[in-house]
Amino acid sequence: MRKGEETRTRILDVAEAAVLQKGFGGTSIEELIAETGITKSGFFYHFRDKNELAKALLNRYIENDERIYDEIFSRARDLTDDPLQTFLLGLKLLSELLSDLPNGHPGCLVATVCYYERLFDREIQETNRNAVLAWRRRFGRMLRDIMEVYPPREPINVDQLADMVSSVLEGGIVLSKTLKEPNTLAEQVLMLRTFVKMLFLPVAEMPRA
Amino acid sequence: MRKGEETRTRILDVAEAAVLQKGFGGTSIEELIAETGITKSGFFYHFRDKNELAKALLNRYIENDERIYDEIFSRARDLTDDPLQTFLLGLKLLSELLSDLPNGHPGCLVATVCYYERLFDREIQETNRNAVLAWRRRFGRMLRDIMEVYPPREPINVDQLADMVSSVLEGGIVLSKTLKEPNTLAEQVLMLRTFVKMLFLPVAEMPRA
DNA sequence: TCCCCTCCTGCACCGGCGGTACAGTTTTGA
DNA sequence: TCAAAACTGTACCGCCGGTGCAGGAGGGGA
Repeated sequence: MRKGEETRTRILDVAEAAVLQKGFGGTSIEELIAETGITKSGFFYHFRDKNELAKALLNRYIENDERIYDEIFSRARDLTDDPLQTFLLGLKLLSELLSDLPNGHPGCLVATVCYYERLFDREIQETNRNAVLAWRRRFGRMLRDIMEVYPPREPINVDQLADMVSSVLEGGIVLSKTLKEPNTLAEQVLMLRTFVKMLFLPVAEMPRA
Repeated sequence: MRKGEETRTRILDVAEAAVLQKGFGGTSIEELIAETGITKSGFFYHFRDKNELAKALLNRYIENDERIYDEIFSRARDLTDDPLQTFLLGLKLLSELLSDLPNGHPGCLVATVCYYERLFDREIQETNRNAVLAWRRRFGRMLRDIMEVYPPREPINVDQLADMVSSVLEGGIVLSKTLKEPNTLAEQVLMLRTFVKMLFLPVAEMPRA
């Protein structure tokens, strides 16, 4: 039936916004049901407890996150065949997407879960871990493609460089939110882009990608 | 009087560890008093409410954080006069300090507060903001010293590069904690070091700092 | 048309927690 | 020794997460 899914989605929408602002512990089920206009019984019909809500929330967030990266880098691939240019263009597109967010990035659920770990079960922690590993694989794959064509100027570990993309994103979100400077995150992504460009592009030529 | 301060410190120690694992919302006052062996009345004698505990916790954390950076970079300055070498050495020392942490980095309170913002008052949010701005000023100062001697290979904004240090640290902590790979954070710092080195060091010479 | 299944509502209740209030007690340093 | 500091003990409040269960609306298939 349709109606159930719709309500479930509405709860998840409200919950996601609340959790990103106040953390899981700071978000009460009572406030969620108040905002969605559902009763407590209705809530517990959809989610057995808070842990299951968190699970659903995290899974949905990660799926959406992956979809966004897929879109961005496939758009980049449509525009160039060169793996380095694809990556640089992808970072550019990402930074544009981030700076277009009206109120800045709302926060990353992976980080929220990370700073709340002890109260969740192993399954949710594993989900979170796998999400970060998926980022590592995604960016690592692209970086390996680049390295087949462009020898890096300095010896680097691919996984560590791939992780740096995640680091700068996660850290940039924290900085942006804390400083209340929405643009900081986008700037950090461009800074990372400069790094990647410098690492792989020959000294002589410096075309804009 | 001494005794009061001692108890206060013990509460803060227990609270800091708990908050970094479970967030503010996930940490109950009852568990804190159980672990410190104090009564509820005793707790509220030291802190008016949870918000004041958070305030004290954050201020202490930030002070300690600043002290650590002061020590690291003053040690680096003792070993070399060159501003670039000082910075690179400082990052190296920092990464060593981080990889020596027995159970990995426990987490950053600034990030915790960032992901819990809405439940705190303006004062605590301002404190958090100022902490990040202090990082920006600290690293920015060092980078400006570098740029007076070494022209950067690519045009960069100093504040944004300074922020990148904070980004990589905050992001590295999230990755390290989520992946349960304590070493990831230290590796990320070294990765950043590679970036800074590449940005400022002339192409020809590549001495190890 | 009837009935079943999904999708809820309403209500009563529990225990934990943040917080208040306040009286009394021990500890400590001048 | 004495006052202030640093607590303890007790009783209480309201919110919240969570349980249990009975019942009802509404739509889709037989």
